[in-house]
Amino acid sequence: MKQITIKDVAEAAGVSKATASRVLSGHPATSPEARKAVEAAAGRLGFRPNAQARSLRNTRTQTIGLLLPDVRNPFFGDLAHAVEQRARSFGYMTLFGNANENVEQQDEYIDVMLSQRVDGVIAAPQGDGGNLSQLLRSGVPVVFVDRVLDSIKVPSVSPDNSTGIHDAVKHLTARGHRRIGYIAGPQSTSTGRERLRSYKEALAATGADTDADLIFLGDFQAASGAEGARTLLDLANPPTALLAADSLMSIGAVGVCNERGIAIGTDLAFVAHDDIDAFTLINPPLTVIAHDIDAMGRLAVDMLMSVIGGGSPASHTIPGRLIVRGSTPEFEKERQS
Amino acid sequence: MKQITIKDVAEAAGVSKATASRVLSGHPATSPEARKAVEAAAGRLGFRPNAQARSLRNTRTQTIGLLLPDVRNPFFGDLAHAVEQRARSFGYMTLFGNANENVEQQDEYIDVMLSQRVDGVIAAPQGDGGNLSQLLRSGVPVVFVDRVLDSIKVPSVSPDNSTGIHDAVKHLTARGHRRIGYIAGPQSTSTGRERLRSYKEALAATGADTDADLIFLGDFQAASGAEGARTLLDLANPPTALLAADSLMSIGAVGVCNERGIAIGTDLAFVAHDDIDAFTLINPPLTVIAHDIDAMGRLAVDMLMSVIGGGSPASHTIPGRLIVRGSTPEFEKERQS
DNA sequence: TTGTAAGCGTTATCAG
DNA sequence: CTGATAACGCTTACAA
Repeated sequence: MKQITIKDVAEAAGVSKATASRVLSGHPATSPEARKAVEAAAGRLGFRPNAQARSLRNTRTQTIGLLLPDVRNPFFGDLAHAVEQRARSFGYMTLFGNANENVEQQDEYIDVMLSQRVDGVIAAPQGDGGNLSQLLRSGVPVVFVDRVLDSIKVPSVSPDNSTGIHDAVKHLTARGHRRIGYIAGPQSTSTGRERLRSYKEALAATGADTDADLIFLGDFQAASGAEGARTLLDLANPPTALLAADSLMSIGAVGVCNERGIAIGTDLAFVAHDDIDAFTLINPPLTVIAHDIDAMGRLAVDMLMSVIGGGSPASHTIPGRLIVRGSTPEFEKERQS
Repeated sequence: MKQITIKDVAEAAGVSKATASRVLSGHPATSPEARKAVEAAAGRLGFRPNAQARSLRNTRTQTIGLLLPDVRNPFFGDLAHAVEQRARSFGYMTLFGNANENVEQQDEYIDVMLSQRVDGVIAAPQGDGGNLSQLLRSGVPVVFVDRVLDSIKVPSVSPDNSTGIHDAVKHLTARGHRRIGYIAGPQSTSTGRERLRSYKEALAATGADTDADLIFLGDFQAASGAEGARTLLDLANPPTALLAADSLMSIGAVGVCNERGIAIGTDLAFVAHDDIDAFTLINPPLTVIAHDIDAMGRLAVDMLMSVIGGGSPASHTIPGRLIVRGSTPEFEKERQS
């Protein structure tokens, strides 16, 4: 299984390595005959340039790293898709790293990406230490997506974590809800923190109840959403509406409601995050706070390309909007308390 | 932003490149002092070996390619996760390629992977031409996953596309259904073909109706599931039960039922494919035909490692099983026809 | 145990 | 327009 090198192509075409290289990389200074001979030989032999050798010579690998916390989260699945498609359009290959909501795996992947000499990294960072700081110090272009680190100024594209939640709370209070439970994301992430802050602000602004025990701190995984729902519904004075900070926790929470025979929409209002298809299938379909994930991914790539090109793009925020569906119905039944 | 090379480390440590290299790659013939000096220098300078240069010298890149049709399909999302985690445990990085259900993109990614000199490829193939045949001829170890090409013998791990469907049809006929509509996958994939064949066999075996128009040919995407549901429900003599060949088409189909106010479970029995969380949230939760995706991913990696090691592992089939939930209830209401 | 030197496959430079 | 040659960063005989 010997590799076919440019030398083989050159010999087969009866020219030098240099000429072969020029033809294959589209250099203008080549004669038509050389071009024909080389192209024919390359095709016949099935030549593939060795990307390793090439990027050892150049300093570009035409590869970007994408560091995500969890590929199975539909939000990040969609984001991965968007980033990958956009990167492809710039001729870049995407090296995915799945940190698995785990700082050590993130560190390992940063290590590998740095070793692979990726031309840039798009990351939804966890924590702010370990290899992350090395990555930032390394000089490799970096763009943060979804999450931000306050301590570090790096161009980022993040969701607007305020408007959607304010709208949701307003929407719920307008429907008579005063006890709105919140299943929060981890406070180690900017997204988790900002959404919780917005929730608190919104409660204050609307005059809804602000008991601390209406808040459950989850970790963006389904299991914690389930635990949150159980905890909140078991309160002596339980919430009449629930708001969850991401899609997986929403799934967990809705599952618990089903288990307990609590009818969403009639017994309990529910607002989820992220507009994933499955949420429209639930009966009633879920009201959600949605962000344009595709736009986030595209923008992150565009910004990274700009950084790679020497620019320093401004950070962006992707607006969130409330999509009202059946889980937060117009008319309220009697509420106790 | 100059790269720190092994030469810098060697100089800082006061040894030769060779010694530095030996220390850094754990070669036994090194003195304790050398080891200490080199490690200290490497740490201090933040040295990262250049993977390109390394794999140009060696012939291993410690990288495998994973070629999938669609990352946003939860089935492939889970599969990607499983493969990536398993590969990681072998010290391999996974290069994802998302063909986007599109042969040209698949070809491009095969090209890139070949150029990147991946040590092996795990693929859910589309079609059987283009660069796929070049990939197979190239001698790079390949394992197919989920889908198989009859024309080519390559080790593969695929779902059992028979048992689950037979069980599902038996289950439905036992509940009185005689008109079972089927939303099939594309006949260009082995999975699509085998599942359709099993459906037909199962109908014959149970004596259910076998009208050709109970079958709709979809493409594994949500939109075609919706179209399939519309088409089948609009039949003069519509089915009383629906079976869909993957999760995305199931989502599309259930969406149509909701739109039309057709109550799943009571008006129409429904069996989906793939045991995704969201299906348990739908009311009633969906009966599904499930495969152990994690096992598929792990096994594919294990097999690929075997091929890379010179072995020729046998192909495997992952059993499918029927998980009965509320969408195929015990008691039937009156059926027309 | 250590150092020197060759070579992996490409591309860029510099003469011709 | 073409060819010889050096260089990218690393590993590994081969010598010492």
